[in-house]
Amino acid sequence: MKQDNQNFFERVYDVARLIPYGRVTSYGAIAKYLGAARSARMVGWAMNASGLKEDVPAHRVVNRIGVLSGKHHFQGTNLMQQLLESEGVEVEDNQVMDFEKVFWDPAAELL
DNA sequence: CTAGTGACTACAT
DNA sequence: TATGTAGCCACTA
Repeated sequence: MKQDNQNFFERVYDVARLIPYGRVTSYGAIAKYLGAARSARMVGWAMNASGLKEDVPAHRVVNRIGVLSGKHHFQGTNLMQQLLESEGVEVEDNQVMDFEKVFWDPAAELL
């Protein structure tokens, strides 16, 4: 079915919306939860498209080491960091502090 | 159809 | 430990 792609994107958005307040997750974690652990790039691609969605907190999605790799894709220069700090997530030098503590794994928390 | 790129990750050197 | 290369899938030229 050609609409599978749409489904994949929708699933990514759904998981992103499920990220609790003050928590962050990684592209790979979402990809793994979706059954496409080796398609973390697709999650990033979906996030790029998520800019069209208001309900998708893409700022809560970072790479596996907690670096705001996608901060450049947000408006302004520190919007992503500002949003995270606004939720109580400490960010320094484009990197999430205490990443292990704020990390939220859908494959582990939701399962 | 081939080649290049990208909000990633894992393995290899 | 740090740097480089490969795999991954979708999109664009």
